Amino acid sequence: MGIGDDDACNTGLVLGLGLSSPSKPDHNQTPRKIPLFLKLESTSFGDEPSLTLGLATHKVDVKAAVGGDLYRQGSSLSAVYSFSSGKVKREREVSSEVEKNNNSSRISDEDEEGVNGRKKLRLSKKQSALLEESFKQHTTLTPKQKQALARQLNLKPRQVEVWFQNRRARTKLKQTEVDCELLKKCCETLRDENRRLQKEIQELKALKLAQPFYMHMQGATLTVCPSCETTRGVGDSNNPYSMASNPRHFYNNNPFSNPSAAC
DNA sequence: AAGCTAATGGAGATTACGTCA
DNA sequence: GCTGACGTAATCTCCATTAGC
Repeated sequence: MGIGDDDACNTGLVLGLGLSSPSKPDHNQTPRKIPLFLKLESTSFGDEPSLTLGLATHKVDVKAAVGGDLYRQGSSLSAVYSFSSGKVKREREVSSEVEKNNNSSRISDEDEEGVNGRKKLRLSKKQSALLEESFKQHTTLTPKQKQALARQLNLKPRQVEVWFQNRRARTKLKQTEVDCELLKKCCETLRDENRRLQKEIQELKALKLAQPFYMHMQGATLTVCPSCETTRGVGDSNNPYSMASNPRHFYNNNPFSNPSAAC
């Protein structure tokens, strides 16, 4: 979130900088690309909290007279919330990392990036390989693992974290595509099965038309499978029209030809 | 121009901590 | 002093999206 965003504006808190962006005076960048950060540091009990305003590598310490009951005031609360969002956190993380790893060439690149806008990092093959290897072992990282990996790769922990996030997203996307393909195949199989069954129905209907009297009698001798209660035509040995008289006609594929054993 | 992917911002969940009754 | 409820801030992950290469 940039200082000029609506959230900040709505708080009634006006923050004026007595300097224009030193390296990009006239660039129409979105506010979030200007690496400002505002940090409210808690201090020892009784002291005034320290409000630190940072611009790229430059820090301006402002002793803010923040009342102790700030958090209980409704209107101020929104201001507190707006400044406690992730951006502030990330900038703090970055700044602490800068302090910790100021020997890193990438960090100085990052500072430059902050001034000149978003510059996309390209991971080296070695870095990618190591990240992949690590991802194979565990798809999520503990903070310690993240720190260690970041040190090993000469990256910021946030960059490692982001890489893992994106990697997980790619994995998920791939899995979704695989699932989609599986469902397509499954759908195709069911469609084939449906076609086959429809065809079978047509054949049975044709057979019924060919032998109307026979089928009429069959309807009169319908019975129910005792196990699954499926209705089937069952031959009656006492019935002169029973299908049992010529079982090949209907029972070739009929699981209920022997009802007791069918289910 | 399109695809890949690093980076960003928002939302939700969880945790830690302080305050109050 | 202890405890539970509550509010707030910090942190994390996921997700959708943006944007650089």
